[in-house]
Formats: sequence, C-alpha cells, structure tokens
Amino acid sequence: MRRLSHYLRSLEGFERPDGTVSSEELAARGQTTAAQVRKDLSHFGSFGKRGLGYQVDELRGRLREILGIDRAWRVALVGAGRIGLALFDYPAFRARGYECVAIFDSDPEKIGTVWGDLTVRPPSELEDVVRELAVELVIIAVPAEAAQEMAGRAVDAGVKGILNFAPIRLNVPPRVPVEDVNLVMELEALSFSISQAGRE
Amino acid sequence: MRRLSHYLRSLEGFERPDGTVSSEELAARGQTTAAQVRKDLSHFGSFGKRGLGYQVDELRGRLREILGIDRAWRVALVGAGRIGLALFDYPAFRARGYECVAIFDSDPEKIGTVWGDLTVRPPSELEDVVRELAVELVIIAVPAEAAQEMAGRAVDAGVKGILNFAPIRLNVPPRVPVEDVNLVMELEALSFSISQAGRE
DNA sequence: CTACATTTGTGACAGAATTCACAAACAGGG
DNA sequence: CCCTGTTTGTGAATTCTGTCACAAATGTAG
Repeated sequence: MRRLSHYLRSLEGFERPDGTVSSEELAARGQTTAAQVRKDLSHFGSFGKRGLGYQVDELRGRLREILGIDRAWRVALVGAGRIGLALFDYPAFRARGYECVAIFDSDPEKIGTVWGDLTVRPPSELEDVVRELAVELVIIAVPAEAAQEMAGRAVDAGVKGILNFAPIRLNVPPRVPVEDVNLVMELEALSFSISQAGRE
Repeated sequence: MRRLSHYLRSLEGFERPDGTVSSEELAARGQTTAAQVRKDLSHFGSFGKRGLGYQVDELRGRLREILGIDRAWRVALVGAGRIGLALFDYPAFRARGYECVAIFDSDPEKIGTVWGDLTVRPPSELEDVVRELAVELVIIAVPAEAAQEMAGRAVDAGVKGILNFAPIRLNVPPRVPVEDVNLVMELEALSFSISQAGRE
C-alpha cells in the first residue's frame, strides 16, 4: 500500500496542540476519503481512539514500523551516470534511513573517482562488496543492456530488493521485490491524459 | 492506462519475420495476460486481425497516437539541481519527442550558466517564456517550498501538464494533469515489501 | 450519572478491473 | 470449396478496491 507513505509524509511537519489527528484531517492532505484512511490503518491493527482520533506520535511510529523504515537500510548504487549522481546525494534518502555505502560503474574514467566519502568501484567487485558491507538494497541506474546482469549478480550475492531505473523488466526470483521507475513512462502518462482530454 | 506504455516499449526493438505479434507474445513481455492485452487494445479500436495477431508497424503507430507521442512536446525544466541536470540530458526523453526548450532556477549562481544550447533563466521569466516558446509541459524539480508557486504560475501561463518531483500534492485546476514522482516513496515500497515478507 | 458530540472500526454494498470462455474472423492446405 | 488451426474481440463471471453507513467506544458537560 502506497498510501501509507503518503500518510506518513502528511504527518511529518504537522503538529496539533493536543497531538492527535482524525482520519478526516489525514484524508484532506493526500487525495483520499476518511473511510479509506481508516480502512488502510485498521488493516495493520487498531491504533487510534474512538471519539479522539489518532495520536500523531504513535501513528508516526507505527507507520515507520509498517513501512520498514524504523531502521537503517544499506544501499549500493550501480551506475554512476547523471541519474546515479542525482540520487547519490539526494538528502531525502539519508533522512529516511537509506544509507549509500558503495558506488559501482563500468566506465574506467569514473572508477576510482571519489564521491563524498565513497570511491567508485568496478563492477567486478559487486559480489564481494555486497557481502562485506551487508548491502540490502541496490539502485540500478545503468543502461538497459547492463541492467539484467547487474541485477542478477546482486541478487545472487544476497541483495533483498532492487530499485530499477532501467527501462526493462528485470528477471529475478519472486522473493526479491523490484520497484521500477520509468521517467519516460511518466511523461507519456501526461501526454496521454492531455491528448485524451482533447478528444473528450 | 499505463500498460499501453509498456506495450509500446515491448514493441520497440522487436521484429518478427512476418511483422506480426500475438497478444500472447505481448503479454509475455510486460507482466500481464493475453486477455488483458486484448481488452486494453480493443478499448481504443479494433486493429489486429483474427487468426494472425497485430501488425507490429501499425500497432506501434496506433499506440504512439493513443499516448499522444505522435508529435513533439515542448518541455520546460523548473529547477536546475541534481535531478534537473539528470533529466535535462536524459537521451530517452528527446528520443520520444520531449524537447527541453527552457531551464529555470532561482539560484543566482546558476542563472546565466549554459547547459547544452540553453541558458538557465531566473524564475521571473517563467510566464513570458512559457507563452513565447509555447511550452506545454513543465518538469518541477525544485524544493517542496517553491513547488506550488512555480506550478501555479506555469499553469496560469498556459502549461497543459506537470511532471512533479517535489514531495507535495500540487494544487492545480483539474484540467491540468499532474504526474508525481517520489523517489523516497519507491524506496519505502521496497522496504515495506521486504519487511512484510518477513512477517509472512 | 446521563445525555451528547465525536470519531474509530467494520460489515454491507457498489463499482472497477481482471480473468474466463467462446463465437466470429481469417489463412492455409488439401 | 471445405476443413483445420489460430487468434482476436467481447459478453459473462469473478475478484479486487473503494465507499457508505452505522454500532461501539470515548471524552465532555451538565
């Protein structure tokens, strides 16, 4: 459930004097209804007091727990191109507990260069580094041709999840979740909506 | 329908001797069923011949038309940070007909610098440029605090769609579609899946 | 202690999306 | 020209998701 992320985001930087929120208020931010909020939350247990609403502090904690971000995640970046660079020092990642512990790239020009406190490594070191640094997530930001190989090797080395920017469907065991981000598709969704509106 | 994008992607770089595809084959790439593919396509008209399948060339053309990418789109980039930079020369954008025609940033250090064949402009020029260059889409890649203002002004100046990287819900008239890209949320979806799998 | 005003949690419902199943269309071969 | 093997297009059935409505729980005021 992706809405849970939204709820958490709505909660951050929000504080009422008595420290509570109602499902109504949560629904107002985020594009849903009060009933939806309650259904979503009740699916994971029943925090929240009738007549009062939800305790903001407690709800925040429970959501973090549900989303699995009540702890730090060790992330490796595979692909040090423009997108990789942008993600590398995206402050929001670190703020949420995602810590980048290694960077890989196949370009000899880039290998050895220093980014922040990390040095770009060659792809050959992938397996060793994943194991030694206990990497749990990898961000694949390489061209489509190389994506499958890198993903497969990362999974074999023990990675638990993949954030994939390459425009292909990665073939990995079902136990390893993959989230695809396809920027082109997002733009296409826009032009689709616009064109569609035109022809009613 | 986001699957249409997938179908088109599957079609690119795919060629069978006789130039046809079956719904079965299309379903194999992209994670759906043959029936799903047929329903999706038939919703927009009935191309494809029974007993044979779909003509690849024709299907490609029809999909481009449906997605509204049978023409060029003029795009402006608002926010010349890391993410903006990465998107600016993302080759896939240009390849699909999305052409970046202007860049804006509020940082005085960046204003006036040259990126490719474009010069970074101050936000004050937004309205004029949108009108003069007939900008139809904007990519919002600025901090959350500035996003709403920029979006509102772009819409008032006549922009038709927004790709939003800021982690807030933009308040714009319903006629203007907004696509949100939230990288943090993608990572949270991953850790959610992993944690959830752990507790069955 | 008793109304009363809230707000949750949830069963019943409605609507949307997906899958199923099969008739209709087509090509090829005998 | 008819029979066979495919593959689409689409109504029917099913499953999934979201909405509604209301009883149960809680605090407040008198």
